Amino acid sequence: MLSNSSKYAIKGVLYLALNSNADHKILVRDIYETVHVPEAYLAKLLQELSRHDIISSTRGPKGGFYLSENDRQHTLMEIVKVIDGEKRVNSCVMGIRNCNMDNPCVLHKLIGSNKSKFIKVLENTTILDLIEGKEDVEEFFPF
Amino acid sequence: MLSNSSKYAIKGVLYLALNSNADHKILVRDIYETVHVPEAYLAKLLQELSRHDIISSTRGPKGGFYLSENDRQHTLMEIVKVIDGEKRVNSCVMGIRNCNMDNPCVLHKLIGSNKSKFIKVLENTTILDLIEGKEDVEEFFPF
DNA sequence: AGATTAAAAGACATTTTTATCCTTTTTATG
DNA sequence: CATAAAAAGGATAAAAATGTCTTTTAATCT
Ligand code: FES
Ligand code: FES
Repeated sequence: MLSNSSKYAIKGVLYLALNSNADHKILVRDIYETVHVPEAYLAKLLQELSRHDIISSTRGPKGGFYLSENDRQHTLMEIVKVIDGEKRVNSCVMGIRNCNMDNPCVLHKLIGSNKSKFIKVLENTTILDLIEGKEDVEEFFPF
Repeated sequence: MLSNSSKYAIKGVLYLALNSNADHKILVRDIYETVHVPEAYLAKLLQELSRHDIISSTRGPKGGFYLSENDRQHTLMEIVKVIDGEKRVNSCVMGIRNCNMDNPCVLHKLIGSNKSKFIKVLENTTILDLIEGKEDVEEFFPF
């Protein structure tokens, strides 16, 4: 349903949400161990997100990645779509085509409804939603 | 969550459930088009399931794949486990490790419960459950 | 028994996903 | 303006998933 890359990306963004802001940018070098993602690979993912304006970054000395206040309003789905593309999340449990509510497959009644909920969560949950009131950073990054 | 291979396998088994029995075995050649799965690839998957006694097969003339009465009692999860292995279905949305209910990640509250339901459906639904009362074969195999 | 048929098994090919490395560009700052 | 720090980009590699093809084994029929 979600690729490893998407999970990695979400973890990276979550770390930024917890630890960065426009005045305190962060290097990939300082993230990757905590979130358990290979350094260069995480860099690639964050760059991709930055290019799509999901997160922010600046180059040069004192540069790094960070989340602006605005960035925190992005949903998990936006991250997933950038990394995995639209198709992956929407694909029907039975076919390879998109899940079609009008012409549901046999499994849709059993499983599709859960899947729809899953998708709705991704669509409705913002970065901010996830971190608010949370201080214990460790719980965010299980291995 | 489910690999294409697992989806393919489920579709193949479903076709067998609808069209075969111990006295009427079926060739992969006669399944793959309806089910929209490459012939050789489907053969491989069914062989794997047969080896694990999820479905039945006999070689030689008049041979083919089929479902015994007993085979129909197998659950979707058993199919998925043979094809994808245990890890894939259980993996945590955040980590790569298994979803751990005792030490849930931040997303578990939001998503994990849906996932658990999804898994329960796979575990509790047998082949027989899926086909009983269903005559319209086409609805089983969306593209 | 021998020929034929059909699945099992395994070798091979392609594609996608995941991961690393190295160079180039940008930019803050001394 | 030179330098150093950092993201961005490109090229490549390794691994896993997906898909195809050929050979082997075994059942059945004549
Ligand atoms: S149509 Fe198959 S899961 Fe929705
Ligand atoms: S612990 Fe992460 S989804 Fe359950």
